[in-house]
Parts: sequence; structure tokens; C-alpha cells
Amino acid sequence: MKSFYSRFDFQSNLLFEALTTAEKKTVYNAMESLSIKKGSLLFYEEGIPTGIFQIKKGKAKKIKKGFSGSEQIFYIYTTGDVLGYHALFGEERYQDSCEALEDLEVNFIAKDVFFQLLKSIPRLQQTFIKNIGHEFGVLANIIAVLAQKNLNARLAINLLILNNRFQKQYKAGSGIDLTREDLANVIGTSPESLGRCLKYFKDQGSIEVDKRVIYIKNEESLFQLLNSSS
Amino acid sequence: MKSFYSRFDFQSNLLFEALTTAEKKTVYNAMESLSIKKGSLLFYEEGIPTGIFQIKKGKAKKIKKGFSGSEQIFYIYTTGDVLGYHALFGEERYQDSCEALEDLEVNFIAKDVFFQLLKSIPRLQQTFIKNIGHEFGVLANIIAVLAQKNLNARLAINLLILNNRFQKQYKAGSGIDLTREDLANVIGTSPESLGRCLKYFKDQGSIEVDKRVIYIKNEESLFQLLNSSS
DNA sequence: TTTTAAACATAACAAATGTTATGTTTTTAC
DNA sequence: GTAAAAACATAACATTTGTTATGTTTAAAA
Repeated sequence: MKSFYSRFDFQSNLLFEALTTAEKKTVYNAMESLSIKKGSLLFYEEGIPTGIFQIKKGKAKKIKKGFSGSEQIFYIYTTGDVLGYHALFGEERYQDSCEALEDLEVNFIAKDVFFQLLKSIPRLQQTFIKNIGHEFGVLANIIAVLAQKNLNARLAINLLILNNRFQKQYKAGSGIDLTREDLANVIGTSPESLGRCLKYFKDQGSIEVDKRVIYIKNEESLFQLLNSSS
Repeated sequence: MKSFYSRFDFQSNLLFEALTTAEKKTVYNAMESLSIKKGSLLFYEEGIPTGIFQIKKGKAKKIKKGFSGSEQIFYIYTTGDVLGYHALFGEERYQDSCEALEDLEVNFIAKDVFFQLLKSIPRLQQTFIKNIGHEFGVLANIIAVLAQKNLNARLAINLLILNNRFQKQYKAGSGIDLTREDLANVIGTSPESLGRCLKYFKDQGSIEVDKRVIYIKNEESLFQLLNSSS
């Protein structure tokens, strides 16, 4: 049985980890450095793929526009994560958009260069395709949570997931720093209803909030919501 | 802009369509025929992949177990659909389970045979990987619907999707024939709440129900729910 | 066919969530 | 640093959805 966190984590920060030191060097030599401003897009739905990205520093949200123009956030990438490769393997357009949540430093590998890397390092293709399969399972898990859990439980799960993901990249206890609107767009509710849940968790002592940053104070109480509520 | 239906359809019935007549023949010669009883599993989460399946006749549900043991249905396959290949490309275990909704006739291609086919027909691998990319986008769309739409809208959308999918495979006007529990597990609610929505649609003249089969009588009225409701 | 179990329809009530509104705090832009 | 805009907190009320309960219909088993 996989751990709780890996069921909800793309693990796209580990894509180059299976390589030898020499291979890694080849990959990192192929990268060029980019700076991306907060609020701008790394790529967008229906756009033509240009290459893949690795985040050196910062956070980015992967979003899909709904019918009513509202955006659904289905993943938040952090430092070390590699993204943008689905569309390259499929030789098709991007299926979703990715927006910088803060000023980003990223490494970029252009499409042609990436395909050359895949040729020279055969293991790489399998690693990527394997990860796409894993990500597929992650999305299925996200669907199950959204469809089956009430708001408190959805928030609890996502706070745990985000806290874990941000801790890996920043330091432990760094907290969850997202706008209320973004967090609401992750768990599928309005900022107002989100606020009510946050207040409930605060009163209960599960979390503390400073400015907009959320700190988890009692993981256990949040985990308890997973199994119970409908 | 993609059509409404293709945004929610895996299109896994078209995987062999890009092949030449000769290539198709090679593929179909590699298949062996199986009969699968209603309620039994084609494969299950964490199981070791054995090959891929194509449904010759019948329907099957792709499910993921939640925490509380409840099942989430995130796709329903019908006649012609090919499934079970994600795990093979990733060389990992199945990420989800697939259960027959009625007695099935399926074609099976064993793992080794499938890999041989990929070698002898190079285009095939790209077609499959491209489709996995497409399916990724479908799951993201499903997430957006579950997170953003109220129960009426979720039901309306899924009735349209299922009606479209079943019509393609059976004949037009064949209706939607699922247990209330399965349909509830698609849209993320209880059978009781589902019943209330169905009654509302019936009273409104959007659908008719005979036994448990649902017939759409006014597509337009269901489509109107897409853009409006939150 | 008869019996038994499963599935379905519906209603009343409880609980959760959405919405609107108002005032405050924090961030951004100049 | 100051002004303007955005983000946030909270409450009251409306609406939606969940839950429990009961009787009926349909499908499965004997």
C-alpha cells in the first residue's frame, strides 16, 4: 500500500533521480535558465508545446478552465518539479495551463533538445511514461476526494497534502501560503465557505493562521476527518 | 475548440483506427476472446498487469476505492473501447480497478504479445501515449465538473455524456441503463439525492424513465445547466 | 411459479454549503 | 509614504444536499 502522500503527489521532482551522475550532467547541461513573473503563464491550454520546465524556485498552479470561465486548480507544483511533458509525448497541444504563483526561476529544455536527450538516454522515456501513469492515478484519487468528501474533509486532506509538499521544498513548518481564492479553487468551493472551515479548524486548534499563511498544529485531528465524513 | 463530448471521452475506441488494414489484421489476429461475467473484475488496483482488453460487447466501470471503502466511478467503458494499457507502459501495477457491469465479451492481448506489436507497428506506441495524454485532460475536466458544479448540473452533464457514449455503441435512443447506485457513484452523491434530481428532471420534461432506464427527451434543457449553475 | 432479496421512489427533517453583505486588513502602485 | 485596490474575516440568511425512514417495484433464486 502506497503512503497517503504519494497517492496525491505527482512525484515529478524525482524524474531525473534515476539517472547516473553523468546522465544527470548531460540533462542539466541541456537546460537554459528563465525568469518568470508572478501571474504569467508557463504554458496555456490549446497552446503549442515548446519544451519542458523544471522549477528551480517558486510555486506554480496547473489549472483547467471550467464552462463558466471559473478556473479549477488540480495541482500545485513546487521547487524541483518537472512539468509540461505530457503534450510532447502525445505530440499534441497542451491540455491545461500553468501559472506562476510567485516570481519563478525555471530551467527550460527546448522540445528538440528534449527529444535528443530521450534518444541518448533510453531510460529517460520510460521514466517519464511511467510517471504519467502514476499521475493518472493521482488524478483519479483527486476525483474520489472531490466526489465523496464534504468540505471540511476536502480542506483537511488538501491542507495535509500541501503542507507536506511545501515542507519538502522549503523548510519544515513553513506553512501554506496561498490566496484564499486559490485554495478555494483547489478544494472546489467559495472563499467565504473556505473561510468558515478555516475558522472551524482554528477554533478546534488544528491550525493557526498568520496573515494568510496557514500552519498545521495538529495533524492527527485533520487525519481523523479522512475516514469518517462523507 | 474541442467538442463538448470529446472533452469527456477517452476516445479509446479509436486507438486502432489510425492503422492500415494490414496492421489492423495483425493486431486482431493477436487477440484472444474471453467471456467475463457481470460483477467480476477485468483487473484490480495494485494487481500485476497481464495485458490489454478491448470490449466486444457490454459495459464496464473503471473505479477507484476511496478511504471509507466507498467506490468512485470515474469512467464507463462501452463496446469498442480499449483499456488496461497505462500500467503496461509504466511497467507498474494497475492504478485502478475495472468491473463488468453486465456479461462481457472481450478481446485480450497478452502483455508480451502487445509489446511485440508495439515493435512491429511503431506508430502504435505513439497512438497509445497520445491517448494517455488526452485521457489526462479528460480527468482534469471531470475534476473541474465535480469541484465546481452543483448536483443538478453534475447529473445533467453526466446524463448527456453517458447518453452520447451509449448511443455511439448501441443504437440511438437506447437510453442510460445503470443502477441508481452506480450513477450516484459517478456524479458523487447518494442514490437518494440522485433520485430527487431525477424526479426534478422528469417533472421538467427533460427525461423519461422506464424501469431504471433513463431516456433524454430534451437535450437543450440539460445543456442550459452547464453554463449557469455554480 | 413462488419466494426472497435487491433496487427503487419518495417524503420529512437535519445538516452542510452557497450567497449576499459589511467592515477590516494587507498588498500593490504611484 | 500614501492612496488605491485587492484580499480577508465574519455574520445572517437562502438554498442545496445528506440522512433516515417507509413502502413499492423489480430482479434473482429456489
